[in-house]
Amino acid sequence: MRKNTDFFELIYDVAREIPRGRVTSYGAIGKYLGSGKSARMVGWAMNVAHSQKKIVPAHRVVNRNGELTGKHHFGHPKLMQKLLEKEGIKVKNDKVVNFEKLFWYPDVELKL
DNA sequence: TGGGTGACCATAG
DNA sequence: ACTATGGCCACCC
Repeated sequence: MRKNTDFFELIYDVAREIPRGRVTSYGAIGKYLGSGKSARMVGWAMNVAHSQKKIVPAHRVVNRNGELTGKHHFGHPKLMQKLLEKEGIKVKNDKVVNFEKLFWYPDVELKL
């Protein structure tokens, strides 16, 4: 059961469910949460999460094109790519390789 | 109350 | 590849 008090928690919860070596998109999470949440909120929540020092694998969340748009928010631009490669995800030119294969669909895998 | 912002998305040119 | 526009919606002045 999830609280509705903070929609951040919903986003964090979904993000934490992303399996190691898989990625998803802001839009997918937003769509999964549905009910009026948009992709911008997800990215914004990630920013807040980082500020709050919440344990959220934000490096597994990229935009719909598989680009590491949020890499500048990890303290160092190369950190995000490094974390991904550490999990076996290949990154080329700031984009996830085999993005479609590695894509993790919250609404399919989680399926509340 | 209203304007600005944003780790997005879609479409258009 | 690029900018521009509209939509999205919570947050912060």
